[in-house]
Amino acid sequence: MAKSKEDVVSEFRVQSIQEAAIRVISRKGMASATMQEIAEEAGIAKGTIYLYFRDREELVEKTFETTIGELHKRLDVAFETDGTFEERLRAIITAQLGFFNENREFFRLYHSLRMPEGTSAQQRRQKRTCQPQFQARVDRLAKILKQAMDAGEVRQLDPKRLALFLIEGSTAIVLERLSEDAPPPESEDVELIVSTILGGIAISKSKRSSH
Amino acid sequence: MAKSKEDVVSEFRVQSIQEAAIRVISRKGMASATMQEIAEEAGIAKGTIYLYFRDREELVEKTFETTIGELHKRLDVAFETDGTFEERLRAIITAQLGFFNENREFFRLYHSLRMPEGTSAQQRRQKRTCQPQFQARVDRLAKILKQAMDAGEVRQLDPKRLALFLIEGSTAIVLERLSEDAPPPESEDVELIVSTILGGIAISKSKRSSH
DNA sequence: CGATACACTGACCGTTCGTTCAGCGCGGTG
DNA sequence: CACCGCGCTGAACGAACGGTCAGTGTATCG
Repeated sequence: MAKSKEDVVSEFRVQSIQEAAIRVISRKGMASATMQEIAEEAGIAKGTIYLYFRDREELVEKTFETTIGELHKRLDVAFETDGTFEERLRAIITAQLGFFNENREFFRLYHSLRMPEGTSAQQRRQKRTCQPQFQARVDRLAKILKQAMDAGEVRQLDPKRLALFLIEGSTAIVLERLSEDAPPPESEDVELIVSTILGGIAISKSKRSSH
Repeated sequence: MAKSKEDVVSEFRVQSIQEAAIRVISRKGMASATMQEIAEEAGIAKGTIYLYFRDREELVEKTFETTIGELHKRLDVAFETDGTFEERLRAIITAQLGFFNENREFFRLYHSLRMPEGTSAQQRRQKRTCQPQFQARVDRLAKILKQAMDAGEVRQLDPKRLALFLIEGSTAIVLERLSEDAPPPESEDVELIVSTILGGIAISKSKRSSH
């Protein structure tokens, strides 16, 4: 059965509410984004939101999952590119920078959900739904790193720590890019990250000396 | 003039309120930490807090500045150690890991203030007081990196981006350590970070091949 | 065209939280 | 001992917010 007219309208509403939520959270921050303002941003009444989402928590949660799903789709492609470890790493970093560049307003929501808030019951709920998304990202990168270690392409180090270091380090650069009026081309920052993580920043003594 | 008795009592109150604030924020998160609970944690009445802090914002702000001051004191020492760039870098990373290890509960507050919240007026106020603290840390590290670049010890890269990458990457590892029951010794993680940033993770082809 | 269904509205409710302030108890003073 | 000053208290207040629901407007159908 094709989508009925109601479904189309409903999907449109859900989508525009989620987009409004992302914009408001981006402006005011997670804690100060009110249902009233999200409704105004979406051009509807507050009550209408509750026809599509049970409560505020569900709105935030679903919005997060919908958008982070986009990131994961891109990463899927990057993870499955054949080629050297370096090429795959470059593809992964490029996917991340590209995603946040096109979804700059989502960044605030993403950042807020890193550490759960509220009563311990709420914290547990948030952990169940949002943390797995972060974990999945870290674990997949860690797996790639582990493979490269076993293949002798990369030094033996704790893969999880390395993945965290890389992801959060990149995130910091994304954040810097977002705050700049005229950031350098994306590829330049990708190169900085990839070359730093692969080769380090030190100039080896043999190269440094005139010899 | 020596400290009067009143001053001593007053300082004690201020300090214990700030410590209570850090503990409650650590448990509940910034947005859900109430004045009531902070007062209970400090063993005083809610109204008493207002004898020492104008309002909630000032409490948070002063608490942040007092504690981050501790970190900066340690970094001062690390920045001024003589020796090679590698030694100074190691001292800086060690100082950061050590600080957050001894102030684990402060981490939540630190993280929350990275991105300002609330109305644009509140955001401007937070930016004026908290962001300079982050900026200062980034800029100082960037300066060290620049020096090393000019000295030919380090490749020419954007120092600010490198500093951000390094600081946030380390922060991710701090966060991981805080969530672990039995984290590895601090020195191990310091080594991971320093060796990765200096030499990278790749095993160079000449070393890898049997040749 | 009148009846029915239903998405939508926004005033309203209960709750929570920051902030205030009248009053309390206690240590010091004459 | 009576009085006073003052640090402290916590009930009370108002603002703000999430969530509700009786009512309204409109599209659809007989």
